[in-house]
Amino acid sequence: MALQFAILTALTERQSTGLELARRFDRAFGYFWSATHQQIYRELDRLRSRGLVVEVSSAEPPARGQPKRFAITAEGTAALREWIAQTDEPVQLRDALAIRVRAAAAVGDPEQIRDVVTHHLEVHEQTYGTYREIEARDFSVVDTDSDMLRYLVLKAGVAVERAWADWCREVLDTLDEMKARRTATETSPESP
Amino acid sequence: MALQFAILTALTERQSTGLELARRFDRAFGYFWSATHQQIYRELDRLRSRGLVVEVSSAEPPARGQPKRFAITAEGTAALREWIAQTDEPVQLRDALAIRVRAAAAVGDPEQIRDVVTHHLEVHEQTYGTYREIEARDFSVVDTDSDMLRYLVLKAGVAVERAWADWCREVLDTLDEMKARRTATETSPESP
DNA sequence: TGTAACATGTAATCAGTTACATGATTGC
DNA sequence: GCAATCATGTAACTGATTACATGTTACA
Repeated sequence: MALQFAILTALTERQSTGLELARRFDRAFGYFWSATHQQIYRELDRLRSRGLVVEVSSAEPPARGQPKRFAITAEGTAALREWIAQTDEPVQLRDALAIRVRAAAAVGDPEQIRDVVTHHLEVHEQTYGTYREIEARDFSVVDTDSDMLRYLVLKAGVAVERAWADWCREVLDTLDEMKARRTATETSPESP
Repeated sequence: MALQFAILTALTERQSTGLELARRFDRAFGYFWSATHQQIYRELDRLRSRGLVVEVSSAEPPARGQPKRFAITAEGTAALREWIAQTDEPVQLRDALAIRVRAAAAVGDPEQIRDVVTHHLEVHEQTYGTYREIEARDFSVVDTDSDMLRYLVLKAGVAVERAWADWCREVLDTLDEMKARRTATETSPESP
């Protein structure tokens, strides 16, 4: 649903080929939407058939293997403006790591989740660091409205990554605590 | 991919009918996974055909309109244990609200997002409040390992809702600031 | 007897993922 | 000529959503 408008937004900022869009979705756009090149090509084709984007390549016939450059049309901008003002419901959180933690609670085997939580912590810290670098490089000066809004989007990514990293750390600390308690009970089993 | 294990976890905690599961996914399980009853019935059917759950209803023939109660089997518990220990990659953030903000930046029409951001703020504050109530009611005493882990899962929900609510507020504050600046420029257009 | 609430299920559709296919350009 | 890279595209599959269908139970 939202991918088409993510593409229209990206094309508003700069006209691009499909692969360039895919790369932009792997970088800057990645902190709020991700998409593979297959999805993007399919979506670009749909958007073109609806007249919301046009191919702006030179007069040569479009061929496979040759880059096709797309730009947003007036109709595309109108559709994007209309969509922006619509209200929707926040998507429900859906996170497999939380299921693993709850499942570990249910089957009583906490240590099994240590590796996956550690891995998630690393990834979130890494992504957090990347966003911080982008912040320092691109948003040390923020004066226009547009800059402020784009900075806010980055800040959402920063906050989410920070929250998950902190949570992973809390899980690992809790696992340590539980392990220490088990060891204590084993060495001195004369508990009440 | 993870829904089947969410169901196995729910059935480990308590055997349930399909509709009971759907209701549990709307409440407690909802803070890390959501699923409709259609999804759950289909998944239960698959799990049963793989021998990971069994129907525990009385000897009567299973009929439409009659509740079917399911329980996890030993094979189901083994499959769940195996899955818990697997590592995976964190899912990419995918949030339409962030696209709306970035799109508003691109087309230069910030006020258009005020309503949708206000609505998201309300929903996130509401959900945050609900989680806090669950916290006070069910986790005022946390002593077993299982309790600690289940509490951690709730805390993830609390942290995410808090982060999004704070972010929505920051967006609204920024919109106010931008609006005030525009008004100032209009009344005194002799800017540098 | 009708209607609301409970309960299970089917079908169609859509978005996203994965694997693979095809062609153009560049540099060795 | 061939390997690497850039670039566009097709096909199959899976998970999630939406709309609809069907039957049971309680009760006014």
